[in-house]
Amino acid sequence: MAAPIPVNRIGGPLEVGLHQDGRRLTPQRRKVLELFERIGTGTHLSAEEVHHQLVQEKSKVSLATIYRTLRLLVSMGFLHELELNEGGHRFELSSHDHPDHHHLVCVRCGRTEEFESSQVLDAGRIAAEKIGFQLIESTLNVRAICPKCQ
Amino acid sequence: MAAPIPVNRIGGPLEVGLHQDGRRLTPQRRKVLELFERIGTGTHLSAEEVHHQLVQEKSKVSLATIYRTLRLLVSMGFLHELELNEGGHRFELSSHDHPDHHHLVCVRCGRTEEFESSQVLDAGRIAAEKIGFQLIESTLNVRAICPKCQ
DNA sequence: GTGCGTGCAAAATCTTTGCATACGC
DNA sequence: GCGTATGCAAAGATTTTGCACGCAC
Repeated sequence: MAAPIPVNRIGGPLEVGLHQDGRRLTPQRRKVLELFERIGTGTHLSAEEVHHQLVQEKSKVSLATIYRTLRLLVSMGFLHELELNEGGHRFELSSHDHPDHHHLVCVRCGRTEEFESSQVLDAGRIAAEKIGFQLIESTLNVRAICPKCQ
Repeated sequence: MAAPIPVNRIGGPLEVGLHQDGRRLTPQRRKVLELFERIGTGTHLSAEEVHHQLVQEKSKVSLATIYRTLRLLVSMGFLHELELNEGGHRFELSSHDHPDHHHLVCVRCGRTEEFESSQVLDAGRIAAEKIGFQLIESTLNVRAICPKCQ
């Protein structure tokens, strides 16, 4: 597997988007963005974890702002909101290289792996078209047991 | 589409399961089961809704018991826990006729449609096998916009 | 009779919001 | 300077839990 490819670098579309429609790029928002870009696609953080992480780095952000920022970034399409089996919502950086990736979750230990599948994509698209829905995105959650936990 | 097929009827495996391991079949649990069987697979209720429904039918159940019962039935595999975009968790009856069905959700109005796809099932199974995971189930969530909301 | 299940209320989580202040633009 | 974003604390929403009592078996 190749090294993770950084996407949506600060200075890129993310920053541009945060300057549209009267929005402002504040230090807090920048810190949240930087965190997600640093850890890359494929890591799933809760609001609480994002906050904890930033506080640990001496960044001054309130939890309320984290919630507001996460919601904003999701609505702008820069983050994905996941609902796996980890209790509560989690967020990850959107990636244009991996638009619709899916999750394998071990129901015992919570270990999470990602994969892609054009078959899944097609199946979702076909199902949507069949009843006149306009597809936005599709995510497959596979509940399973990992080798260690078997 | 054929008329909905009742599954897991009271008196069937559900009742049997509730008598295993020292578990008891109480009126409250029976009421929750009956409700889910009456509405059939494909309706998604929140804990609050289950409670409200039962209270309306003059059944005496507390919300705490609903939560405990839902969690029990999920752990026994008789209910599925869903996390769509409706805010909060929802539950539906498991069906052996439709083991892995998927959801199309309109992100505007919340309208939800179900569908099945052997392609999706296969894709999940293959992805799991590839890294040594033992598949339990897979569910595809498709976010889309329904005809009315377009 | 034993011990699991329930109801109740309190607590624990998780998330949102009102308001005064701070600051990006 | 204008108006958005933030921090704080309080409120809301959702889910869990401790404890005494009730009831399924």
